[in-house]
Amino acid sequence: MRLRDETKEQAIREQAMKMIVREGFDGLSMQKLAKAAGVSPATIYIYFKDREDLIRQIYYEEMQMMSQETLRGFDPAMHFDEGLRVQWMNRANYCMKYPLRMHFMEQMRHSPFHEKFQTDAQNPFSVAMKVFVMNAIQRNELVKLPVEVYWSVAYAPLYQLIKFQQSEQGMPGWGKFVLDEKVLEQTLSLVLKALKP
Amino acid sequence: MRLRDETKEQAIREQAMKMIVREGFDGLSMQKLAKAAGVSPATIYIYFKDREDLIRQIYYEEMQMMSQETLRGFDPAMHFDEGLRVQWMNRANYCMKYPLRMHFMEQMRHSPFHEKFQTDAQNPFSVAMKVFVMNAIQRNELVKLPVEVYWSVAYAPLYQLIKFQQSEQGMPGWGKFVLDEKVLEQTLSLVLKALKP
DNA sequence: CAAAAATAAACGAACGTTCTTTTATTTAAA
DNA sequence: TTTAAATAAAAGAACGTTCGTTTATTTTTG
Repeated sequence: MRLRDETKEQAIREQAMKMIVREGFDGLSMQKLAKAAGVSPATIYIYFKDREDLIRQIYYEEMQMMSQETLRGFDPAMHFDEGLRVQWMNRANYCMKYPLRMHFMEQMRHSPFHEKFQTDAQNPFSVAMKVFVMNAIQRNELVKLPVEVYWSVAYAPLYQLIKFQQSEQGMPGWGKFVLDEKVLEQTLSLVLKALKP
Repeated sequence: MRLRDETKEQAIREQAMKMIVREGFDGLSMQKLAKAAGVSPATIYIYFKDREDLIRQIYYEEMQMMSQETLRGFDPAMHFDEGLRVQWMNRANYCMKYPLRMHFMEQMRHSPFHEKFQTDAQNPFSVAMKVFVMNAIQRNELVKLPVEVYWSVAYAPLYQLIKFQQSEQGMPGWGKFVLDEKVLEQTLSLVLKALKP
């Protein structure tokens, strides 16, 4: 029996992300993907049931990787300031390290696939976040508010900064924008100011 | 000479947005669109040069409408608190009134089309925003910071709230989320707290 | 009746997927 | 140790369908 060449699967995943980021879901065709990955179209169907399964599998794996990196060095029992900072820096680092993956996820999150591929609420990431927020509120390190409000104030600004950085230009007419340590710290401190009692 | 039936063009635009919102750019085919709009495929090409032009035109028109609604009752000379509140409420109202349009724009903004269809920095909206921010900083009603940081803290949380609302469910595992006046005010006050000196 | 709007039908190209064949590797009888 | 059966990976070519777009024609109306 012939063994699977795992580099082929990885090439398929990588090229698929590239195509989606560059041309959108429109631009992802199985035949073009096969060519880009240096593989026969039929080979893709050994690893993935169909086109949607391909997208779904990549999404789930990337989701898991990102969650894992986001939780690195994080403990739900942490003081709110510290916990939020750890998560910000983890996310920012991940984005700098893997811009393609981040870009892919960003596009995923705002497509109809996102609702189609709902993740369950029992995954480690959701659980950790839930505990973290409840702890912080109980200890009076965080103002009491609905999770959605918390999430919107705590992380949406970060993702917007990352989007500015990705697009290689910030607001139209204000010149180039670079997301460096200083800007990150500045924004985080504003967010903390908003959320702390 | 026969006159154009403007309802046809409107039907095409409307159905195109619906298809894109429901199935993504993948799901927008000219033949399906023609059928949905009750029109012949060839008719679409009377109003739009090609598929990309169709998307571009819809995008530009929606962009313009949204900008216009966002600036309703707004004056760049306003006090920062008031100006920001007006914009928040305008955006929120627009989203409640036209969820389809908002959803379409949200999807647009995070697709490769967004970078392809760059808008110029001289449009009334960008200009008004620029003046507003510079005024507020000069009057010491707003902390001094890069525009991108301002934008991220001031509006990203609002758009995230709207996204939660659109998805008909907030964070996984926390029950349903509704974006009402109270939540909006609460979040806005947090944002103001962050941005005011 | 002139002219533009609107259509039905059709074009070649590209789509997702599958069918058939070949290739590589393991297994085990000789 | 040799060799051939067995099996899954991988490939290439092709399937029928749908794609975006155009052409030829009809319909509508100033």
